[in-house]
Amino acid sequence: MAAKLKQRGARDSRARWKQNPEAVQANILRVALEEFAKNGLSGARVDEIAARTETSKRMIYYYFGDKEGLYRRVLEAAYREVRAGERDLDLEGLAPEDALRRLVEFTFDHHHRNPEFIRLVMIENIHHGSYLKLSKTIRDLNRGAIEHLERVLDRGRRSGAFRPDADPLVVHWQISAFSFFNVSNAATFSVIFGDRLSRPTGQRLLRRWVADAILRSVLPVPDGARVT
Amino acid sequence: MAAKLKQRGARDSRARWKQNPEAVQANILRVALEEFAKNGLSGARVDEIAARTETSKRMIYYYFGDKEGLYRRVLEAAYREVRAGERDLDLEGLAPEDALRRLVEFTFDHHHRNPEFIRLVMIENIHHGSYLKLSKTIRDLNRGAIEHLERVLDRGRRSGAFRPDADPLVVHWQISAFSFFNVSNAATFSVIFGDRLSRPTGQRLLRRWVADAILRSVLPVPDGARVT
Amino acid sequence: MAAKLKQRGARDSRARWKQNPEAVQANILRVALEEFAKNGLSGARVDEIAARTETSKRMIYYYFGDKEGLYRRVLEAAYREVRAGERDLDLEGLAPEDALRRLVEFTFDHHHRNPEFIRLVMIENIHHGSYLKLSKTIRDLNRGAIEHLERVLDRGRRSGAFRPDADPLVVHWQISAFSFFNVSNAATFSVIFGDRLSRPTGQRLLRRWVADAILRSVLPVPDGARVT
Amino acid sequence: MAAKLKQRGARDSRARWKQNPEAVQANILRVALEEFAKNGLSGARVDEIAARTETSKRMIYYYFGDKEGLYRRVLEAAYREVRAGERDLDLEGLAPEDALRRLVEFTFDHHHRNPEFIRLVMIENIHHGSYLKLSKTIRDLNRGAIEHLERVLDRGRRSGAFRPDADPLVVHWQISAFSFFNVSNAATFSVIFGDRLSRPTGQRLLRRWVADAILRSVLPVPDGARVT
DNA sequence: TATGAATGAGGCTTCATTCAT
DNA sequence: AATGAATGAAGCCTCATTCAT
Repeated sequence: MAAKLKQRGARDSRARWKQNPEAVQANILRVALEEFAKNGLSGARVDEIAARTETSKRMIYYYFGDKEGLYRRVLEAAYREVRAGERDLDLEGLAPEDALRRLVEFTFDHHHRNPEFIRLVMIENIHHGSYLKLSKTIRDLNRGAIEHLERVLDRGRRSGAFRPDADPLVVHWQISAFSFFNVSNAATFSVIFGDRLSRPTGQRLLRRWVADAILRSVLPVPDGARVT
Repeated sequence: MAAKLKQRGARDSRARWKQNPEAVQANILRVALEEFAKNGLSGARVDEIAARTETSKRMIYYYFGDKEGLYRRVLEAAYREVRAGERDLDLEGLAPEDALRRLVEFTFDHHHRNPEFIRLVMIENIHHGSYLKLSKTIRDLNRGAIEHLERVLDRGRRSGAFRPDADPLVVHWQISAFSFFNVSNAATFSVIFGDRLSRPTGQRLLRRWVADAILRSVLPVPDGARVT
Repeated sequence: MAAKLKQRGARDSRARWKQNPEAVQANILRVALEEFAKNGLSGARVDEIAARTETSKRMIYYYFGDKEGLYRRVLEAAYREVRAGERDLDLEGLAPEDALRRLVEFTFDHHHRNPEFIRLVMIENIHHGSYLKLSKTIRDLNRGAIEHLERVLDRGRRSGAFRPDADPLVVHWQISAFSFFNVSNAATFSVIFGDRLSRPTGQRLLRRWVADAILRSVLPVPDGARVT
Repeated sequence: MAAKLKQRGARDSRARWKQNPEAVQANILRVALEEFAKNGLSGARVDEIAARTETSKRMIYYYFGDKEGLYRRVLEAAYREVRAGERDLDLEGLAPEDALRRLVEFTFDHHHRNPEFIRLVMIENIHHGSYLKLSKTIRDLNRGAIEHLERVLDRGRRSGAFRPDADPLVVHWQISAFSFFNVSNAATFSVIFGDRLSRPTGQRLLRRWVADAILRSVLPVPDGARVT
């Protein structure tokens, strides 16, 4: 009898989750993101995810099928959320140079603030992007990112501020490389070379340097320059 | 009968390895590198490594203690081998600009040729560099890499070819970021944006662009420039 | 066909156990007690325990965590059961001498009837009592044993039947020493001195002698005695 | 070359052991005694024994055949050494009561000083004395112990100091039980009842009490006594 | 007599997943 | 929609012992 009451009590305390499939799934996805980001796909433990959830292990299988299904959904959710954070960046009103600098700095900061997303992408690369391939949604989400940049570069090319062969895909690649590496390889870089660049001062220096480097790289080639 | 011959054959073919600790260890390390690079630390299977080896699972534990011990030794060996490949790069005879360009292109190519090493470093970053921390050898190996660059930059600063505040650690960071990201994120980048930059033509374009970008970033600031 | 029947039979016979956690745990504990008592902690085999169980090896880990966890629970269960057998010993209505004799004889018989418990305690002593230390339950269970004895001795001291310095802890120690050794060292003692004391006649002799010895040891010191 | 010298150096430093079979065996036996006493038969590790030895694992197998053979030899050596320590106890010149008290106190102290021997006997009892059975030497060694006691009791019986039915085997059993239990069960007893009896004061109290109890148990039955 | 290298068998434990209710 | 109990397969690691020199 006491046991029964106790059970009821437990059920009641979790009542807000029950009968609310979306909240349950969101809860699982949040916990799973942390676990996958921390330990990778094979390193993450379904038991651990379940334990840190407000619900039970059975529900993970109920909603996501299996561990890989959960991982895919986590990946999708992470990309979606990250892209959502990029929307309200108004570049249209700025001069091309300022717009590009702002985009670089934004990306640099954004990646810095989202290490779990970075780790998830690292993990996905370890798996040769095979789970990303399965999701058309994600591909579409990201291609949009190029369009913003393309418009900025286009304005700059036409005004003569940027070199005519500035390639949006390459410039995006550059911005990503700097911003991503800054987070993804911080651990090994610090171990080998010390944490000077990881500390706040170093990060500010790097952010400035990175923005300058990318801007310089799209400037027109000066007459008679050795470096193109 | 056939069985007996086969056994003899097996024994003979193994004879080369027996009583030759260094060869046995090297054999294990080579196979383990492939497995760890492919599947990560938790994803790799000791049984699989053993199976692809000329020796037995037991010997892995005999020489390396446990899976993590093996991983550490693989990591060490990989760093050692990679750095060994960087030795004979003679930069002293070149003009600073040419030397820097050569260093960038070399690093870019080198990382491109060593995807397993890149993957190992990615994996190590997933593990927060905790195994790298344990190895003083590796730290020392890598710090040497900065010195080469420092000498090149120093010559350029004195000749006026490079800006006075060119920081070897930052420049190394830039070179690494581009060269590393080019390999580490090729999978997800291709899935999202297509493989244009991954194909040979794209890689040549990128290589050129990357070298230019880094050179431009260390040039002196032109008079009255908006971009520093 | 026969195989199929057998399988069905096995499935049915297991049905009783399924979904009945307490029965499953009790079943495991009983088998494990036998194995640990027989072979010690390191000598016992989890596979062997599982095989002799109505359930699977996996369930051992499900309920007990690991081999040591199982051992601890076995130890606890054994102490609990042994102490439970001591409850209904009514000593209050007897004269102090009779009560003490009865307690001694009861303990002697009790240990004799519970060789597995004795062996478990021997094993625990080999491990320096380190698992016993972890269980507050067991400590509390046993301390109660002293109180029974204390009341008996107290009555005897006040009536003059027992010497004033009769110490319950020491007397308990004496009773335990005889009763325990009788079981724990039966094997080596028999090998060296023959099994005269192990056979029923010998055991009856010993039981009588032991009770007398302990009673004599608490009698008041006679006037002018050389032996205190 | 350097390696070779190093090897030679190592060989030289151990030279005193080499070519001296008896010293090598004694060294192994001493280490093995510690390991078996500490961890039991299945708990002891051949590797660990070898590592703590001045020689190599191969020598253990060379001299003792296998782990069980080593255990048997350790057991034999332990019994032999313990009995050797009992020789020079001159009881003949003392009054029977004094002689018996001295024997009890000696045994009590002796066991107290030889916990490793006690632990070995505990372990052997866990194994049902099966290894002891194999050694005629040990049986003979121990039976001698009874003869000493028999002579003392005999003198007491004839002088009227001891009761006529005092049985040497039973008295020996009593002495052993107290002295053995005092060491063998110290761990669990302390955990449950505190270490009062284990500390020096407690041990002195116990030693006195034990000797008195055994002496009292062999005294003649007083006229009209309720306790025989 | 001695040793570092080698090993097959078997030990303990963990995993993702499914069942019974 | 939900849960505690249950599981087969496979994982990592250790053991006593033997081999090659």
